Amino acid sequence: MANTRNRISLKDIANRAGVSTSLVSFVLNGKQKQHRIKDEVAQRIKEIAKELNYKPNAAAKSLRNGRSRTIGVVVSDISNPFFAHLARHIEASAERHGYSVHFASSDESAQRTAVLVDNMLNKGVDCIVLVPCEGSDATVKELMDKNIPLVLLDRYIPGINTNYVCLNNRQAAYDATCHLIDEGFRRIGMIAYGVQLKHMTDRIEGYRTAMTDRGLEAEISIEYADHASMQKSCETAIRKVLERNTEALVLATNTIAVECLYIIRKRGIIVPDQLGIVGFDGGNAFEFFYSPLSYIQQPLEMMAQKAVEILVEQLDSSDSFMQHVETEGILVKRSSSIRNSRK
Amino acid sequence: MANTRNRISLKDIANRAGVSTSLVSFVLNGKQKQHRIKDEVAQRIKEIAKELNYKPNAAAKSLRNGRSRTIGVVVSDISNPFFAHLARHIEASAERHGYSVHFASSDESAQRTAVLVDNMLNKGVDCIVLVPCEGSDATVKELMDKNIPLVLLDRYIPGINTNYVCLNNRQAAYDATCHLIDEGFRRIGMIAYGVQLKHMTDRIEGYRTAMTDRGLEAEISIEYADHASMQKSCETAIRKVLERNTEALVLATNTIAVECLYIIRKRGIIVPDQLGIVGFDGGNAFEFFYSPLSYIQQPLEMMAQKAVEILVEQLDSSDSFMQHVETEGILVKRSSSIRNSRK
DNA sequence: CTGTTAGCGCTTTCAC
DNA sequence: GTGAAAGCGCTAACAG
Repeated sequence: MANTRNRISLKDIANRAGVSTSLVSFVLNGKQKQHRIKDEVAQRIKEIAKELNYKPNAAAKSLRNGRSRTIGVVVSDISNPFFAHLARHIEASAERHGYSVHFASSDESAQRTAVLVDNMLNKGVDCIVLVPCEGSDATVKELMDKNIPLVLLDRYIPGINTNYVCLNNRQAAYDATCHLIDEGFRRIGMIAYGVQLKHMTDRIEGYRTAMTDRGLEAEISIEYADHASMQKSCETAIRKVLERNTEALVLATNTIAVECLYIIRKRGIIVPDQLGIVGFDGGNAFEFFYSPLSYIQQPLEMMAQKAVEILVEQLDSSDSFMQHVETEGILVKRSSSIRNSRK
Repeated sequence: MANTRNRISLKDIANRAGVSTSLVSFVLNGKQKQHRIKDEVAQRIKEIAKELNYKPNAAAKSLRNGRSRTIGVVVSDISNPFFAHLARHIEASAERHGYSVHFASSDESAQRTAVLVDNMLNKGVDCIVLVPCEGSDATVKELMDKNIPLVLLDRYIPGINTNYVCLNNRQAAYDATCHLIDEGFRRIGMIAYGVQLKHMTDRIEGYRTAMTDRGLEAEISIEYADHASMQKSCETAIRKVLERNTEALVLATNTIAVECLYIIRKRGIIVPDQLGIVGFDGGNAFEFFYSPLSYIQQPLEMMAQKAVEILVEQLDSSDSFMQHVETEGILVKRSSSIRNSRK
């Protein structure tokens, strides 16, 4: 049914107050000082506005101002706990700045990303938080060409100079790997996504560097999971890992970890004695796995805050320089990486 | 920095085509037939629009039409997997209908709910999907008074005749309880939220009815968790449960279940031999608990679809009658409810 | 100090 | 078949 809203408009207030709409607009936008409007009049306008429960029409404001105070957020999958939590923090942070948020999930598809971003722009978002996927370089460039404030989250694109907020993934993976080495593991492998996304290549590099630094270069071995066929690719990866007598694994994302945990449990592999593990991001699944997982924890709240702040700053001031934020992960030690014999 | 968009407008197309904006508007909205516009002209307009990559300005449309093709969704907490998954399905379903979605999290606060709904209306959403919390009756009524299409999700409010989509919670809890009884448990308790929300009271009632039907009325015992202090309230609940020598538990939500699983594990309680369990909603935590949890699975995708469909229908046709959808849960049997001795 | 007015981009009535 | 024009609610330049 049609939306018959009898909303109060500026005009209604102006009529009631016996002034023009401009005065009302000025007062309600806090510009009474710079327009030297009589306190008495301003007061009356405010009272009437409150009394009538005036709520500005966002569409009209948006049309007129070319700004909607809305942030578009495109993540891989809002139902993935990692992104769900990020989303929650983005929502909170945006709210604090007077912005509201549009979410959408790209499913790691560049084409979908392009469509979603386009939709959001047409809906009039002022800026975009984007978790870029493989192949979405063009979309990012387009956004930059159009001068839409943008911050990449979780990953960035090396060749393109945008704002971004992400984990210091090299360090995180380095720490995770060193931790395993410190715990006495030697044949340490990694299961990662076979994609050219920066967060992934950095995690791989961090792992490699750690192994090399510790003289375990010969033991480096990386298997790749495939987003489109998680179960199959992880099963293959784990099989190879076992054939190689790998002693421990760095699992490069929470999705990979969860998938692998199922397989590890099914196969009756004993963690950590037979296979040490460090994962990323945490979550209930990690906690309840029979040998609770050690993992790299990302400061999600801070990352969300930073992303929103960058955008808001950029929207408010015109002298926008690119900001690159790298947050540090925290290694949370549970039992999956600590051999019982060493306890 | 200011958003310098050089977007193509109807006028640009009209100029290029040498026609008026009205014709362009008609053609681009598929009304060329009813306005008997020359095919040739229509064709040219369409081509130019495509060539110029015309994208209508949503704010202008919204202002003019009073409709934004946007759905507002207020859930308890988008970072809760249950709502995150619902959100994902709502997003997908809305997209299929040409709508986009605004999410927000109420934290089960009636006041926040009121504010969020208000914000959304001011942002111009056409309709609302609401997971109502305790005390948000007034907000719901207001929405109805304003004639905003509304569907309550997950829970409904008994005294108020709105659209709603939720699980047949009585049946679900009934099934869960009967399953435990069938497995030989007798002293079966429940841990629920101490709130007057329909999904909760129904689950409690389903449990009660099952116990009564099976002649176990004397064994009925319900403990209450408190949303604001989950750990403490669940610890108290579990303590009481143990004191009472309860043999099995129906845990009324996934949040309650996760919290209780931590406590159960910490206390070294043996599931299912010492304590049988059935939960709600599933999730990775349930799967990885040392004795994987049996649970009632909700058809989230269908629920999301239904909610969106109801709204879209209601938005399109003016003859709107209330729709009440109750979906059936599925009892997924794992090991937490099946005594080893009976295996 | 305050009011008038134009116009953001779009739809739609009415006139030709 | 097509175009002119009003107006959705708001802002801001300009005039007084």
